[in-house]
Amino acid sequence: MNLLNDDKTIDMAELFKIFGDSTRIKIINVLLDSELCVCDIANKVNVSQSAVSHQLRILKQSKLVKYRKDGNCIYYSLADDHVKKIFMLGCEHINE
Amino acid sequence: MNLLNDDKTIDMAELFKIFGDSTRIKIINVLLDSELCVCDIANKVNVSQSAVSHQLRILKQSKLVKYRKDGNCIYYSLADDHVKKIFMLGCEHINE
DNA sequence: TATCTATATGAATAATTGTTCATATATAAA
DNA sequence: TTTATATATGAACAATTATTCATATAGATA
Repeated sequence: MNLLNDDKTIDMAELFKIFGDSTRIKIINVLLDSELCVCDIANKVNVSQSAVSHQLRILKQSKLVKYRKDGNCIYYSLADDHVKKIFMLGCEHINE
Repeated sequence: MNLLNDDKTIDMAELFKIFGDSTRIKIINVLLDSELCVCDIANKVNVSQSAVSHQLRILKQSKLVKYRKDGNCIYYSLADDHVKKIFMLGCEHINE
């Protein structure tokens, strides 16, 4: 069983790297239930607007979150069920 | 749903951080089937013995791999099924 | 005991990355 | 059109981290 060529190895590492930051984990956590706008996220995770925005960009670029505009606000949500699954599996692991 | 207090947030990030490196991903990949000794791992993943050893220490410390001694050699293997599951889920995700 | 092989590890270096601060952009409201 | 609010972004800095090189340790064999 050899599941990974060189490209996929890097893709895998990049994917998990995204999950490997406290701020991003917090953001994903608060997005588990419902979409939220940037300032709501910033308030909930207790991080500056700028820092949240930077991290959302990273999450967006790696397609872990999606967003929609509504007037002045931009609402972010998890991109798909896979993101939740990976999060949940990690959650299970640390609670063992 | 708020699954994470501050400690668990950090634990989650730390867990995924371990998966977030190409060398460690390669090591986990070659350990999917069977245990291997350090120099076999080094050969298979094409990284120096020293680098592999450093990474194995990190994997060991975070309890993602276990090991047993046999004479001169030390055989490493994945710690439990969770490690494989997380790896597989990541694999699924990047192959979407 | 002396030597060889397998593994571990400390220090140094280079590279990556997260936050802050200042500011830009864009939409809404007055 | 002017002002206020929400979001994005570039530069700078500090911190973290992966590799290399040299070397240490420990078990096996001669």
